[in-house]
Amino acid sequence: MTTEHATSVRSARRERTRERLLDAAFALFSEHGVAATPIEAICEAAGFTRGAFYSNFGSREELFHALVERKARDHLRSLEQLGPQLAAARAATPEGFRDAVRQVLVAFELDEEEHRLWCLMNAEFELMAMRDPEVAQQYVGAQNRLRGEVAAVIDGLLEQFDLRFIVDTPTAVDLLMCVEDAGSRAAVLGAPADQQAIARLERLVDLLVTPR
Amino acid sequence: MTTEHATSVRSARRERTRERLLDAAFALFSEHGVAATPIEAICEAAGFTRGAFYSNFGSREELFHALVERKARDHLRSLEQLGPQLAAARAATPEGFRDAVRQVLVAFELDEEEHRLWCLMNAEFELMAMRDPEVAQQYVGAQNRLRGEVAAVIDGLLEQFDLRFIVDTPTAVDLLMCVEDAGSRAAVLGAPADQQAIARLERLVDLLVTPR
DNA sequence: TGTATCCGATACATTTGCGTATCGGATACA
DNA sequence: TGTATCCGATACGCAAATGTATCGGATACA
Repeated sequence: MTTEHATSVRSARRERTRERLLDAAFALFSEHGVAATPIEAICEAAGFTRGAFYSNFGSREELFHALVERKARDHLRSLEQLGPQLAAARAATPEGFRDAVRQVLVAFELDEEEHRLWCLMNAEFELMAMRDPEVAQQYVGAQNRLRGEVAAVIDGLLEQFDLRFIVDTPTAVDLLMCVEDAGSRAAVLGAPADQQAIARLERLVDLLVTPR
Repeated sequence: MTTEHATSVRSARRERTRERLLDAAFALFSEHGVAATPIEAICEAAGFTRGAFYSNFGSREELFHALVERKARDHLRSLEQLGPQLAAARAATPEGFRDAVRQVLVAFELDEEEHRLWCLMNAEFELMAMRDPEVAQQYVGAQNRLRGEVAAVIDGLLEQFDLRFIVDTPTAVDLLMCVEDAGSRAAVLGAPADQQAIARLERLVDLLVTPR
């Protein structure tokens, strides 16, 4: 009965400080970068001192990995929950389909600011991955799992809307995801192209999809 | 007669050490990140001491901006030169067109390693831009100039190959560029998807283009 | 309630990087 | 060739982060 989730059985106290540190780190890493965030800043933001940090994590990198894994879990989970919801929510029109697809791609964070932070984290994660093969493995792994899940959900959507892709599904999903990514980044850049990016994505959806 | 290019008249000596510092910084910034690269490391790699650095630049950021501007100039220049070349080089077939487009998008760096470094720099530049509105302005400015030039060259190609886009040119170019970007990043990630990325891009070209 | 254990706080030593002030050799110019 | 200027090297002080060793209060459990 005392068994918690997968994390080995630790006191609730410890678990809470871990979470707080992760939350603080998320905000700071996003805003200022992983390497550029002093460990002490994380602790301060979380209401602790460095003692707490070193008692919970061995290094900044270790914390970062924990953070990334937590995010990945959350992302996948909400994506799984999203599938069923979309069926009911949207009208069976082409516009409805485009909306649904966009929601799948943006995935879970509908909160503006949270999404911004996540984009930043992700961009830095990718950058770290591009520099370090070990990180790369982790990154593309997560990316592929995500891609798979998105493909599954979109497949479901296609069926519900009685549509099909005019190219193979993996290619279509890859195209959609990378265009959506570019759009998100543009939005974070404060681009006036924000609207354009959405239009672009919808253009692409139209191009890729045809009635069965 | 003593007037050099646009850069105010400085001794050749000074100009050379500036260049060397920029070159060294490019390699180190790419590999390890801007903030994570100690100024002394740059100087050492260039064969100088910190004295030389502070005599030429006021800060790491200043050097970074100089570096980015130099790269942007080079990029635009080789793109302008590329236009005419492509006409002659490629056969007037659909495959020829796809090749030409890919070459325009990859632009100038055909050297593998150099391209990798440039991708890394660019990714970090974008990340900095996402965090700082001031940098963002510079980034999207450069990006737009590039976009414009690419659009011009591709327009030329379309005419030569007697083709047209089935969507408006800006949208098409945006799509192509962001897909190409994603492909480059995937390649840097050491993804086995490298080949897939190229195929994806060609798929997209085929989708976007139709005979006049 | 007493006691052992856990866990975060505190204090300290060390490292690393920064920016400046100054020096001395090289270069330009008469 | 002599002299003024330029420019990179050297040396110094300072500030910021790091990791560890130790302490003390809280919590769990009998």
